[in-house]
Amino acid sequence: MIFGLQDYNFSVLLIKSDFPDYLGQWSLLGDIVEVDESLDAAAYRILSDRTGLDSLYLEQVKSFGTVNRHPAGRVITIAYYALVNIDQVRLVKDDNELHWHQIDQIDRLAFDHNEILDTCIRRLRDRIRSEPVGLNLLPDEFTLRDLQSLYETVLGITLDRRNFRKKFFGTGLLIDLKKQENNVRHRPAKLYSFDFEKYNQIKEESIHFI
Amino acid sequence: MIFGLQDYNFSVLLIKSDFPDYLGQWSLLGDIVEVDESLDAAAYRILSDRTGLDSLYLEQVKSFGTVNRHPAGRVITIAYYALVNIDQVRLVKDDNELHWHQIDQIDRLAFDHNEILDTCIRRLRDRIRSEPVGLNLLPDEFTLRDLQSLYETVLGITLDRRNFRKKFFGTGLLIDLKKQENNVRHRPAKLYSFDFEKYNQIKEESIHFI
DNA sequence: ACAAAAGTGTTAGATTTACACCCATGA
DNA sequence: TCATGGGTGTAAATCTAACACTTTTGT
Repeated sequence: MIFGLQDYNFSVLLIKSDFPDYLGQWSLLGDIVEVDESLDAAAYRILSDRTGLDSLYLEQVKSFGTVNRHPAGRVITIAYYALVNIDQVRLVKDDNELHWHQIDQIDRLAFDHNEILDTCIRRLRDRIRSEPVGLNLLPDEFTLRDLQSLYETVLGITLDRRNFRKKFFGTGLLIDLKKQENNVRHRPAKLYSFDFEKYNQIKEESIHFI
Repeated sequence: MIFGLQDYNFSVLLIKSDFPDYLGQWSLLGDIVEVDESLDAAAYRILSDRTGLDSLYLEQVKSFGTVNRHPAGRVITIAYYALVNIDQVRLVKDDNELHWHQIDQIDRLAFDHNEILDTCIRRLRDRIRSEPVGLNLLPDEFTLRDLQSLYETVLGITLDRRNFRKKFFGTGLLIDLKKQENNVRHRPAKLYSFDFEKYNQIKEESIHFI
């Protein structure tokens, strides 16, 4: 599962199934794990094949293994999600077979992929509150508006702007880049980056980001 | 992974490995998933074979699939943990091949089982704070001392008694059974049960138990 | 000058933490 | 009567939530 933010909307990359029983339905990306390849390596390979990116945030979520979930026979799927900065993605098959879809507009997917998607979303929502994984969805330099919007769209909630800023600055993990965005037709926002180095030193302290 | 409380200590059931490379070392319980059996069904089967119990709390945690983790060849392990009330367990092989071990006294396990164990413990510690899964480790009727001790031993922390009671009563999910323990050489504690029915109605509200 | 989003503090309420004494039972 | 753990309340500190006006830019 490849998640990204497309125009401030929480989205996932889907591909049209070429499997006869589900022809033309949207499905998640996947492939078979090779015998001489670890699960993580397979996940990175599949991701890289599809997006051209190779250093990404990946988390294994769950294995799905009911007996008749795939019409071709017994298939066990080990689900991972990746968080990507959508601007850096070059879709390898960028005809209409491979598309970003907004999470809240997804209807029926092929196979048991709705269940897998829901499970991954729940995991991400959990994770994003206590670890700074959401930053993988943004460029390295971002505004506080970007950051707040990320949490709002992924969690499907709205946040108070002043409280959000206070809380996030309170972590001491934002680096003021002394730069501003430009070409916006309103007061330009300051740009920040996230201090991953400092975070790695203090991450045992159970931080809450929102 | 089968977790239980043995004399108020957080423990896990281990078996002596009969695999040549790890002969005599302790390892986690496992078995092969049959082709016509779901992952969950396999987990329940293995558990029931070992403990004689069949209605238990089980959670899938993670799949482990590095290439050379098992000397016999490519093996992918899908880890689950179960929480059992140790008093109800009848060990099927209760010679010295199958034993409860206190978590904090476990040394080196066979295969990559230390890593699997650590991952499961982390998951359980996370889960237990926001869902009432810990109650599966206790008998149906318990004292507040039992309950506090459960959280303390699983999380490896100490808690203030008055605050713990206040917090837990605050959930409104404890049923006063109007009974007391007996044959203790101090003031007997009241017995409670957990209101799972009520919990299921309100579980969306994101409760924190400690 | 106007429209749009950026930036900024204070206060009330809720939650969390720290802490000490009397009570009921069995030995 | 003694030892052991059960049961109980309050106050300070911290955290969370609610809320409105001025600033800076492009058009």
